[in-house]
Amino acid sequence: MDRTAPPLATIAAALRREREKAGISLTELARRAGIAKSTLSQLEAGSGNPSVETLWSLGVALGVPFSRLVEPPTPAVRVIRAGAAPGIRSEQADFTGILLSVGSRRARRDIYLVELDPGALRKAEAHTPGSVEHMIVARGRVRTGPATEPVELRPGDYAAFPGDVEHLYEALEPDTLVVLVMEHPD
Amino acid sequence: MDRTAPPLATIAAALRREREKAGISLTELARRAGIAKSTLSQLEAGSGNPSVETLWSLGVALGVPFSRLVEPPTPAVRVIRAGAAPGIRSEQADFTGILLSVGSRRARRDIYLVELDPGALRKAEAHTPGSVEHMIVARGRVRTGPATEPVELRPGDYAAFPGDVEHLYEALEPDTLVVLVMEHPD
DNA sequence: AGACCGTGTTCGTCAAGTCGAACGGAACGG
DNA sequence: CCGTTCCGTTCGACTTGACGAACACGGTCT
Repeated sequence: MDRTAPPLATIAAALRREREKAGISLTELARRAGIAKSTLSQLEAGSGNPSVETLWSLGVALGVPFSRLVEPPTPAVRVIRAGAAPGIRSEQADFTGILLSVGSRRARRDIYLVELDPGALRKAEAHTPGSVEHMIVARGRVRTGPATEPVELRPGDYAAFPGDVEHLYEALEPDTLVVLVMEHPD
Repeated sequence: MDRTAPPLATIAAALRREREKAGISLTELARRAGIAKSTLSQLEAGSGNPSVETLWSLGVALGVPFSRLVEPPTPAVRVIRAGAAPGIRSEQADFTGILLSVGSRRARRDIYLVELDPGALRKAEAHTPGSVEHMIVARGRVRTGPATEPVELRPGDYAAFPGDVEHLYEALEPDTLVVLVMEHPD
């Protein structure tokens, strides 16, 4: 977050942006938020400095978290862009680990913890088009991937594969544990 | 973030909390923020509804992100133990696993695989405001979480905690392997 | 034309937030 | 004991944000 920037202009921009994104008029938003439309007009014009109560009710009416209205649309501070390829080591913030996959703002990533046992071959139908699955093996061994070309993974191994085609999970050892991140497009 | 709660009392509490945490007096904070100490006194007393400018300058003077003053204190660490499967099992697409965390279209989630060894206590500075870290232990044992209240995790355990405060990773066993999902806000 | 909707703007008025000063307490030292 | 220096609170005066009405503009239907 910006430490110095006066949020006056930011708020004005954010309000207009979020409102148009929601596709409602200034009048309508003012009505929903329970504030005078004149007030809202001045705020969007930048001649503001609203009270917290006022801004809060606007946030509620817009259905956006409060902070989205006061913080600038995060400037990309992340420096790891270039090497988005798997297996790149990140030096960011004295943290060293293997960057397996860089997420996108457009996607939704849900985190699952899955226990598998041998014999239970799981065939999954195609999910939403554009969805991607990421699997990291914690314990045991699994055979997974698209039905056409499965791969075998051991602890610590990582695999990403399209989720919009038929794919499978199969444990090769008892008590196999995997972390599965499901990525859905917007 | 709370969708309904009027942040009046929250702000009062947050101000006092952060100020005492910084170890400065009300008078001193008012001076640094460039506001009248009477104003600050009233705010901490709960009889407030400050303008954004006022609250912002307080945030700057305190050296805390703005959102920390309006949002209820981050619910510390959320831990899901290996055995104790919590509520949500996903039925989606004939896939049954434990849904640890649901992603948002607003956030970006990067996936890391991290190997740790004992002795290497890693202290991470605060990242982008609003960032959240998700950790699942694959092998070994780790102590992690906010620096103020770390938790100990065993294989299969899951923990989510704010990444915008100082936090730590410490392996308690050799050859510890964890999956780390870093979530950045928009 | 006219009479409606809707949009977002600019006014004057009133309430409320902010300010500075004065206040009561507590701790310290001459 | 009294002066000093902090602490945080309460008071009145001033500034300012929020309100509602009136305003100008742009469609659309009669």
